[in-house]
Amino acid sequence: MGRSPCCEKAHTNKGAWTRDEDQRLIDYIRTHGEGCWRSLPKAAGLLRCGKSCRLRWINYLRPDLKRGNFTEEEDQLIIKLHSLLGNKWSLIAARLPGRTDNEIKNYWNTHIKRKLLSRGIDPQTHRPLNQATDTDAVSNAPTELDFRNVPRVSNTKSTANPSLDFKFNDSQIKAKAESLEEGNSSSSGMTTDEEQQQHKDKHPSDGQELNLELSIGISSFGRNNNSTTGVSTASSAESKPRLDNRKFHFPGQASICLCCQLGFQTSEICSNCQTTNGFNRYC
DNA sequence: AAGCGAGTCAACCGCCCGCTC
DNA sequence: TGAGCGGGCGGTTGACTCGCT
Repeated sequence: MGRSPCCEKAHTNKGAWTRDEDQRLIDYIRTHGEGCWRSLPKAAGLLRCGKSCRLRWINYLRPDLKRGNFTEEEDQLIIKLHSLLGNKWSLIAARLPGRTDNEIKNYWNTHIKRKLLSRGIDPQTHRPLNQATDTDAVSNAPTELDFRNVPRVSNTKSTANPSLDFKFNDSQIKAKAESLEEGNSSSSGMTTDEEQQQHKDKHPSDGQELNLELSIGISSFGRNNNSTTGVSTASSAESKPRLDNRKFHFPGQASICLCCQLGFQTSEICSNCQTTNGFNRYC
């Protein structure tokens, strides 16, 4: 059918972003919110491709980003999630507030891969290297969700855990949507930390257990305004679990800090709200 | 001080999917 | 029903930094 290019490449800048471009993008999104990325560059006076603007915003300028080194806890979480999800960086990022898929992907490729290899673990299969050729290894990995229930058109380029191509089944999505509707933060209405602590209390020997109740969007952040339950996102997840909790500010909607919305803040003053770029936080 | 290789990460590319008309 | 569009994702690239020789 042929597609028009996402932008007029002849008149767009490439490469590193300048401070002026950053500021223009920030100013525009601050005023208008995220929206039509294709038209954004022109409206914001940027000679950039819409996709490039989106990437720059998501990966670098977003105010809720957590900069700095990954903690050991984050390391472990990434490893666990990767063992279950494979190279689904966006899904993994959805469980690490303030981290982007790109950041996690880079971190995986530069740090964790080597770390696992040095421990004699195959980073793709998460099995000892001498067993890494066992193709059944991954499909036997424990999961809380039965990803195999509903087949999904797999991304053929995704090589990590092909057997883990997955999709949430309807009941899982509905359950998540309902929980979001009730608590609108975490499934139980308490913070994730509290949930994890409670889980630890209940299952003290359950350190390996991973709560894979992946966040399926945030109701007030979702693309579809006519839902307050997150079902809009979940409904799209009926075919693919796009966990788009990165959308956090839309015109005409209440602006809410993502981490606070998720209950990830650890104190009264949310650390994510302490911006380093002078950007106005949402809570 | 200079050269070189390895490591890091921002940015780009191409493909895919959902939605709309 | 299917073409087209917009947005998102994973893989890859290349510029930059750092440490070693």
